[in-house]
Amino acid sequence: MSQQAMLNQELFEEKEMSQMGFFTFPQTLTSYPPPFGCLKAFNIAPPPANLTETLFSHPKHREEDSASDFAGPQLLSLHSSTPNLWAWGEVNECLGTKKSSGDDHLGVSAMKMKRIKGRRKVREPRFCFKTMSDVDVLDDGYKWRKYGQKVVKNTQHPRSYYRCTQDNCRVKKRVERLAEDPRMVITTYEGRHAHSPAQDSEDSHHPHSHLNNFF
DNA sequence: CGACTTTGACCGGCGC
DNA sequence: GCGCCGGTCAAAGTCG
Repeated sequence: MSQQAMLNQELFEEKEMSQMGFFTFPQTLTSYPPPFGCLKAFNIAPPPANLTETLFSHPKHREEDSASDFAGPQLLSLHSSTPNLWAWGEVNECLGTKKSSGDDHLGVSAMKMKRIKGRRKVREPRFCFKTMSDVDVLDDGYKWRKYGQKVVKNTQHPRSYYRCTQDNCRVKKRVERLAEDPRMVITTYEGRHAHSPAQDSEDSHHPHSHLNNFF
């Protein structure tokens, strides 16, 4: 791909992502899968068929725009109050002025690192979805290495932290189970893969990931 | 033996 | 200033 083409692609994705900053599903989440443009922009495979909720975040939202952030455990309260009408902004609107919940989700360390690296407090794009699954780590075609696990407050299940094993790929994901319904797994991707899933797989000709089958 | 997981320590922002 | 909290680090352990 030429440099210009790559630039155009970047611009396209940027535009696309800016349009989904506050992504809303006004209808039931049987409207699965979410728009493929979004998934493409994040360079991730589509969520599994039993996905029930989808949330998006956008890197343009800064720390000061706390309303844009995803509020971990608070997800539950929103779920019970306004099902199928989720967006990052709405999450926090529903939660009122509880500002800290938003920033907490990103984590202070992450903020620090962003600030060191590039002065501007810009967040990585994030994509979050909820699935009903027995396994915590859904096979999304990429290879992940676990680098931490933490029991977060007010939750019964620990949150696991994963990093993409690919060199120069700094994509992370968090996986946690809903306290309300342990069958539900919340997976949050942060960042965009700079490579294809096939690069991680030794037998890329046989994509065994059930997620890949959605392409 | 390399890749990966586990787990306690540590860090820094935030609220009080 | 202090304690809480979420996220990350890194050494030790485990597995194939």
